[in-house]
Amino acid sequence: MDAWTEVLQDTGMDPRLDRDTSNCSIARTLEIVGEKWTILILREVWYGSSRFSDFERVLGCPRNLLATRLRMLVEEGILATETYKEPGSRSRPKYVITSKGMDLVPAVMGLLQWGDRYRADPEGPAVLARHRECGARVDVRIRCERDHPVEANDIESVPGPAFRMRSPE
Amino acid sequence: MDAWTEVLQDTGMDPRLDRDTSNCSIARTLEIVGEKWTILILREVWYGSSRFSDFERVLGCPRNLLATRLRMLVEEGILATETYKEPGSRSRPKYVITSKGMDLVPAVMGLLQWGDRYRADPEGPAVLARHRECGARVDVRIRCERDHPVEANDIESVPGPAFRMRSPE
DNA sequence: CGTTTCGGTTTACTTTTCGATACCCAGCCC
DNA sequence: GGGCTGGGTATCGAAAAGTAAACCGAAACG
Repeated sequence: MDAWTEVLQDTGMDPRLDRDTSNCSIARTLEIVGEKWTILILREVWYGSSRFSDFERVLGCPRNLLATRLRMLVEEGILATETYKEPGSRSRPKYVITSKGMDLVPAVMGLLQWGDRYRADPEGPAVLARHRECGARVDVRIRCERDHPVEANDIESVPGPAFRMRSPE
Repeated sequence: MDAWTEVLQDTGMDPRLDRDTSNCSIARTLEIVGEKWTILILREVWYGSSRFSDFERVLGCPRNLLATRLRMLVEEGILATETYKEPGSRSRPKYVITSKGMDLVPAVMGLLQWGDRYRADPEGPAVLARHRECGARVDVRIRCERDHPVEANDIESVPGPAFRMRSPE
């Protein structure tokens, strides 16, 4: 009997299939970054873009969607607006990443790494991520709190403190 | 002058903004896992679901989309079909994850980790990921090839071998 | 004072994706 | 052969995304 089946064996419900899935950190993160263009906007921020016209030019995405996504990213605290002023121009807003936004890097690195491995251009990647101090390429890895390296196969999922069953209707 | 600006300084083009973005591993990965339900289907596979009816029941997603997503995940080699047979029923297909699918774990762990940090239920996570051998919780971290721990701030992006400028029209 | 530039908003239209439901088919049971 | 079950299709309306263009306000420029 695994950690799931010992939770609720008296009812006829299956803890895996009848659990309440509304409290899921993956789904909640996807509510924010799961829309089209959002992650690509963040990619461009990491690559150095900051202005509305930068994003429009490099992404080629519709202006109305770009405005909507930027507004949402600012509302969520992933980007913040500052003002910049070029000599001879008036001051305008620019978008900079916050620490909350930087914390999305591991997730997006994971997507990058998978794409590099399975869907790469024969020539290789168009952009490389390097450790600034030593110049070596970076990747994401899974570790446990005791710092053992962990393979994906060595992970088990168990019910957590907020585990709930779905209310039956 | 950084690694970008030294690439093409003679033309009037900006290597960050006028580069060819079609060869991007992030965008390519999102073409597969960026659609609605796809990542949630994989989540359920990791949590132990394998049948069509399992996914439908726990996700509550439309059947036609579920069928489309499963077919695509199998085509892409992220899931594979096997057959199972319960006594008294005919044999039916079930979906199991491949090693290519397991390699998406770091990316999805990154989403999970961010959600746990910034959008958590006050009680905590509904599901915990643990290292099977030692029982400690797992997380994703960025390392460089020389195994230094790397903060997101310590990453720099530089043009890679397949870097190209967008062809001007 | 008129023009240009940037960072948007608004409108209008087409296309794609989503969501809900009904329907279909194969095999097992009786 | 009639009903039940599991794994899908087919269909259709609604919502979201894509496309294109016009419009706007402020500030700098001439």
